[in-house]
Amino acid sequence: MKPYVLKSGPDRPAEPTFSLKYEDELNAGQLAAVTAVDGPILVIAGAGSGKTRTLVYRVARLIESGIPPESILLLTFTRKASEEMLRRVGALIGLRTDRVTGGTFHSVANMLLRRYGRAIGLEPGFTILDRGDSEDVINLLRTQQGLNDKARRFPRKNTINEIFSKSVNKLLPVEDVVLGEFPQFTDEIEDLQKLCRAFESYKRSRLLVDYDDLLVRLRELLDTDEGVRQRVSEAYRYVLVDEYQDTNRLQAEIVRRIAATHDNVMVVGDDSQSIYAFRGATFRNIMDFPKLFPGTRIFKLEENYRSTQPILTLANEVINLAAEKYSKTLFTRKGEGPSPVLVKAGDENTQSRFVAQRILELREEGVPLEEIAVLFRSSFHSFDLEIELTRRNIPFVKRGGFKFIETAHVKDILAHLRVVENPKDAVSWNRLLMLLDGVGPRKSQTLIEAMLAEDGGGLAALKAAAEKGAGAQALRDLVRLLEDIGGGSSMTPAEQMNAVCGYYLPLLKQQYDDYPKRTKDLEHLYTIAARYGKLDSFLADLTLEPPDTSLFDVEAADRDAERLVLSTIHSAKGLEWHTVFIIWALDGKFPSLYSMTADEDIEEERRLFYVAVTRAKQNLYVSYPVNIFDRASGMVLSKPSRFIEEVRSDCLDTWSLIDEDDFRD
DNA sequence: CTTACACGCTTTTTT
DNA sequence: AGCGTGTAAG
Repeated sequence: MKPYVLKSGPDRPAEPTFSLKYEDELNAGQLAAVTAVDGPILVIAGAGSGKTRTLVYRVARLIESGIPPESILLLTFTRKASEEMLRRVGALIGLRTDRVTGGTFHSVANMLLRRYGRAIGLEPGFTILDRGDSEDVINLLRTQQGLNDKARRFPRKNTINEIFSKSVNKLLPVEDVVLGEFPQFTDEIEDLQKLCRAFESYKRSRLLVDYDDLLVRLRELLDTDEGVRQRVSEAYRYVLVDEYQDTNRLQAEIVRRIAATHDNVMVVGDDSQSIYAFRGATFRNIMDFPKLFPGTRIFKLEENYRSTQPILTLANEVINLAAEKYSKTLFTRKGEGPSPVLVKAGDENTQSRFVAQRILELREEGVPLEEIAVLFRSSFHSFDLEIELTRRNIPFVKRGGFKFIETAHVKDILAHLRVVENPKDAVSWNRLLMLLDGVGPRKSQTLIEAMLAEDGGGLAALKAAAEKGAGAQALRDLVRLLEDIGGGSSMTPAEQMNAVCGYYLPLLKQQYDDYPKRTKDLEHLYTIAARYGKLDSFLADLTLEPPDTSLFDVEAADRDAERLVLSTIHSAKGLEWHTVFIIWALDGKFPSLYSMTADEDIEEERRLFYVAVTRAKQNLYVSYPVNIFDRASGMVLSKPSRFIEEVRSDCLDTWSLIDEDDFRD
């Protein structure tokens, strides 16, 4: 008998069978967005309208349709968000989802650049700079160029960094950013441009990449190397982008290029929740999406499933007063509930006592602590409350604000590990050399230049300096450490870190009175290091996705599973709670005085307030302390936030706090 | 010429 | 608490 092979015919995939009843689980708008497979899609999703649900079901649907998980790319605002979504997809369809690529723009850029970066001359060993590192470089170059004459008012390093960053993210020349947003430095434009060029070449020659460079260089890669662009685009045939209102023009261009071969992109966002303009994001990305992707289908999600009518009424009032008219109106079928409450407190501590007391009452009423959140404009607004909560033994976690990764002692340790990974990393060299007795900026610079000239990561220059002169003994210790952990050593990241600690802890004790607390932080860092097999991924992950919990919070979490959430509004994005407190709703704090000069800044503050209000499901308390003296302006602040004052007064109940103590005699 | 240290000033939000 | 600045000491 002769075998005769039947070839497979034209693509005719087996009819997919869906285990999920999408029609029952989703409303009409959601279902349309989930089941539309190919082509560009824009979903305009109001607060609480099931945006995440839509993304989760769409990923599930794609996989159930037979699309390989590894060809799906899910871009989110934090990695936590993408992990959570993929976990939910897995739970829905009972399949593993770890082949889906999920993460932030920055982490995806990092991955692609390490894989393909050589095509644009970027070696895979590059180091990622965080904001502090970039500022260090700028400071160094500013000094080198003699730009810190006292006579002139040259911008500070963080301002310079901000100008450069805005220029990158908004795709504008430095000149335009200065003229538009920093007109007080118009006279310095030329020097800023010079500095900017120096900054770029400094980073390139030392294999340093900052947050912005990750995006810039990814776009550069996709632009210049057609082969790579084809491969990347073919690899990710289905792209989903969350929080599109908080992407910037550069990110939009990257999406455009990744989708170059197929246009299968779904972006989800809410123009009234755009709160990252300060870092170059623009809600106009949403409006412009259909121009970038002709043939876009638009779906709107306007039914809110989160909040009661009184909360939603307040939210709509707040956003209706915005200067820009937004594209949708939210409604809910949820019934009535308690009216939002405006609480006028005498001073800051009265406000804290109110919040703490009300939280204890709510817990008595059966609301679990983790269903309660206190939100604020700026991270330091919660300091007094934190003390009050600790006093009353109410466990809490704080999100947003300073990262423990940004503290000096953690950065010191990481500097040692980073030079092992990238010997050209001059920022880290400078940091660790400056720790030594007898080494200051001058000597550090000389040494680094000598080492870079050596070419090949040798320690010869360092060894020579360790022979004699100031700091010789300290340098000898350093050389020994680097020889132990560096080069061909087969140590794990945890072992390497352990060795660095052995060397560094004496220095730490010498420098800080509070060294016990700092030592604990390092133990925490060690437990993180222990999860990694390779040093480069440990270092990259730390800068791209810094843990936002300090050791204090970790302990609190262990002690008590149930804990209150304190969060900046920015870090509360996408989350919801049964009861929400918004504190410091005081004109001058929120909106902050800082933003009160430009209309567009006020508008962003308004959207921020809108985000805060729409986090609440059942109860909302907005409080402000009167009679606060603001040292920065020399003003006494006493008016509630304008976002509250402008709203119909029947949207809120007003409570006035009475102190029991005032009635005692 | 460098480094070390003390003092006053200012503090949004984040990948 | 951290940065920039001024001053004293190595």
